[in-house]
Amino acid sequence: MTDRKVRVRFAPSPTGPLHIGGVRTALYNYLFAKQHGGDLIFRIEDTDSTRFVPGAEEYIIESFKWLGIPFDEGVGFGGNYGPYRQSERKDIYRKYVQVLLDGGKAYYAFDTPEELNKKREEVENFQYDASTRGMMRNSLTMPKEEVERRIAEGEQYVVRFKIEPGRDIVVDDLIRGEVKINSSILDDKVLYKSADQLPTYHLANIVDDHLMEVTHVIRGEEWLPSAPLHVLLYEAFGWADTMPRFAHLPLLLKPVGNGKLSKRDGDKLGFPVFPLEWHDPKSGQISSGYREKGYLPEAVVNFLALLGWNPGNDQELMTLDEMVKLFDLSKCSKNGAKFDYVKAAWFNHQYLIQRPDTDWCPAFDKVLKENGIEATTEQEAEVVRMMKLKVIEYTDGLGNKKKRNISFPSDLWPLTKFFFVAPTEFDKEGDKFIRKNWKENTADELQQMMTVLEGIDDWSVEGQKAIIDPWTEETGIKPWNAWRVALVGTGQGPDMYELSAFLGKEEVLKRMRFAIEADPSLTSPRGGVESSNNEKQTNKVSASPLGETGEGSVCTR
RNA sequence: GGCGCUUUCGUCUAGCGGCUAGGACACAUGCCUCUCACGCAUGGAACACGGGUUCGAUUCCCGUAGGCGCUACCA
Repeated sequence: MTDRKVRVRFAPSPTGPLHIGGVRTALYNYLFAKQHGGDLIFRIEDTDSTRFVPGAEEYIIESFKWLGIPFDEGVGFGGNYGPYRQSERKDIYRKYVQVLLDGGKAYYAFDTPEELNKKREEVENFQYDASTRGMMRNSLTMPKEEVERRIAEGEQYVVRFKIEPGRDIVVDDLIRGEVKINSSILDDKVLYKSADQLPTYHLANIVDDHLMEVTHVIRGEEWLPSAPLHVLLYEAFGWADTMPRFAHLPLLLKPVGNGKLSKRDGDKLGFPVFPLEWHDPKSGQISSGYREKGYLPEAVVNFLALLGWNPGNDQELMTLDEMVKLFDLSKCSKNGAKFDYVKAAWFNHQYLIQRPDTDWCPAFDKVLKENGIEATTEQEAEVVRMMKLKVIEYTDGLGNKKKRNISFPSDLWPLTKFFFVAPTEFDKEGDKFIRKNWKENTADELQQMMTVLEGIDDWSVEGQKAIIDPWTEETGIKPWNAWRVALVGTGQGPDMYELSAFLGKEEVLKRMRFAIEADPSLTSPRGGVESSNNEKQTNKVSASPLGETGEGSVCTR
């Protein structure tokens, strides 16, 4: 058993988009397989015909493609153990169901779902098992001829696994150690349904894992309770000696409150629970995806890997290849992990800032477009292009090799919009920087500064400096912070000379004029407290944009 | 209800009988500075509870409590 080639599988059912928890399960399977030079199989478990969702299979495949987790074989990847779609393996399952039937390990049952429901209502904690099967309508209680007659007449039936009570079954779990449960609490699970001629999960799973020579089953903790059943099935088939090793992963829990992570939590708290955006074919509902939200696949993979596993040291940032080397099932934690989407964003930040500037441009284009910055002429396009490069340089810290606090490309806009759009309002009440730096005489000082600026011909950083620096010394006016308010609208942005040189003389003067005219107090309580205007309503002024500098317009120079 | 798994800072976690219980995210403060950010420094913050075992328990065992899962002709 130990000398077999490692083979693991990820086997989702195509009932909808791939949950992020499923992604982690697949990732761990991948890491384990690669570390041991083994194969990762992609199998589709579509044995529940009623829950099939069109497009789900393609979605799952595309998700892993984006995430960069490759499969070695399976649906869409080829391989010698196919078909890999369970709905295409009906004949195989029927054959093995018969083996169990012939060996007396399973039996036919004719009880209808309605009858069973009724029974469950009548008898508290009713369970179809050794204690009750003698009272039900099945091949153990009927004469052989009747069973054959019913089947021949086309009556619907199921095949149930005959579980012998009173036996302790031990599952040796790679993460949890030995888990022992008594067979008496297990019910006679349905293995096969005549209605759609398909097996249930349990039978199909065991048969496939055996036939596909799977050596390790790494799956979510929700399967732990049925693991003993699976052990029993391997025994019933006589496959106990090649039974895979089991590892049951802890679940992903919702960030706040109790319970496991669900789609709802994502919608409510504003983070995706699916790798890709998903358009539900039935309801038409759209669920957000990590890709569309601006996450990098490496970041998602890295973050997910650490949710329930760690390399045993303090290292947090690592590539897939590094993880392959470091991964260890015995270092997986046993308890569920709350999904911390704030930290997910931090991981994205880490990977985002490593990307070269050229990678930023397409993302930036999208952000600009979303915010109405679109060039309509050749000339404008050239201007936008230049601005973009400048802004990217700025986000890089203007040569300081420092990176801005950007977790997603969309964060670029609030951080850099002032490059493209003049401020149209000043939130004095809510902005400490404005309150601190815009005083009663500020407008007057800026007015003075403007007259000096108007006389400058060389608008380069050096050119401005040569005039303004002496002027500040002479007058004692320190204009920078107020100047910043006028040009940016708040306490943000690069060095003022840099910014001013970039915006150009015309635009700078225009923005200053706008702020000065909006002034008396830059519009709020502080200037005239006694003139008890309604503070809450006057603190936020959006004076009409002066002529050309309308909101959203590209500033051309 | 039954069965199983689980329990270290707010969160993810390190720890595998003796530690000032470590790191990361988040938060706070300081430094830097014409602002923000970055960076650096500092700080607050945890062994669920009760019994054992032991010279000694965060660590091992048993309970209790909390959390999670399963309990379908779903996976």
